[in-house]
Amino acid sequence: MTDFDLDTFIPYRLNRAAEAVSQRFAKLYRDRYGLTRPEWRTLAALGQLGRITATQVARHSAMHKTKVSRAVASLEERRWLSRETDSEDRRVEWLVLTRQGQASYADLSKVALDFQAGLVAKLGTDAATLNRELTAVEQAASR
Amino acid sequence: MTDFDLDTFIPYRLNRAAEAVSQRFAKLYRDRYGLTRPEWRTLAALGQLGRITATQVARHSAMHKTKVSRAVASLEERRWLSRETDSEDRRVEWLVLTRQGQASYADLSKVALDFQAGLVAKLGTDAATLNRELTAVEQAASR
DNA sequence: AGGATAAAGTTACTCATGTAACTATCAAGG
DNA sequence: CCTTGATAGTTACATGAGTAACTTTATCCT
Repeated sequence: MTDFDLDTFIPYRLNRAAEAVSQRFAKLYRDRYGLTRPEWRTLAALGQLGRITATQVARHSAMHKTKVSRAVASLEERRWLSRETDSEDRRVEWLVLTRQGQASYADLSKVALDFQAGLVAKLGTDAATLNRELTAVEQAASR
Repeated sequence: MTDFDLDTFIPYRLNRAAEAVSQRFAKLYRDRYGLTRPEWRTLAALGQLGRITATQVARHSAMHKTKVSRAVASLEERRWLSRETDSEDRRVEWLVLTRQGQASYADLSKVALDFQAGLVAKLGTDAATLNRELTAVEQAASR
């Protein structure tokens, strides 16, 4: 046949690795706060970038806008974030973490740091190389 | 706060890269045959490993067993695969590609090879390094 | 000014997915 | 035997997700 090899096929390998790692980490924020993946990602984007819009969250995290919309609604219900309509463009809503949201983010970002440290330790190689490659992959995939 | 940085956080980066690449490639087999992702992965595992069970497909691809079960049912309906109950252990069903399934796999594996080649070309670096790192990540995540 | 176009965000509809329960079968131990 | 526990695989139920349509607001062009 062909010499196609699934074990070195990049989409396949990336997915497997991403799934394995994400599930491991997801367990931490799920057990701790009952967060879903889109909720954690939205929280992280907000904690990281502060005062951004839902559209920006979607762009930055590569999540679908409906996913973001629902995650934002759910975080608002928890009172972890609040919205402020932009005064100049009233289509736009700025999202900001509440004190409670900030506290949860601070806690989870520590958990994330520990997780990353543990992963890198087991990895042997450092994370910088991997991140460079992933950036290259993303750029290659988007043109 | 903390020095947590989302842009170098491995789960986040892996997911973004995996999504970007998978969506690109998914378009190819979707447009060509209307396959879903679990269906393609199951086909690929079978074409690659030949005569395996659903459980083995799940293990190899890291897909949930219900996903595999449904993908197998759907590929069977297309007559791309058939089942043979094991004669010694009648819980086990061996899966084999039909002639038609083999033909589709042969076609798609060419598409996959082209895709991979295009990706690697744009990537600059070669794929072997990336694959080594992904293997390391998977192992690190699973213990 | 006014009509067309576009962007931000939400929601209805439909399909995909995971959890848990289920069937069927097997292996081991008393 | 036959009961207990485990495995392969499927399915019912509830939740999650994407597509497309919609609302609201802004911009562009004439």
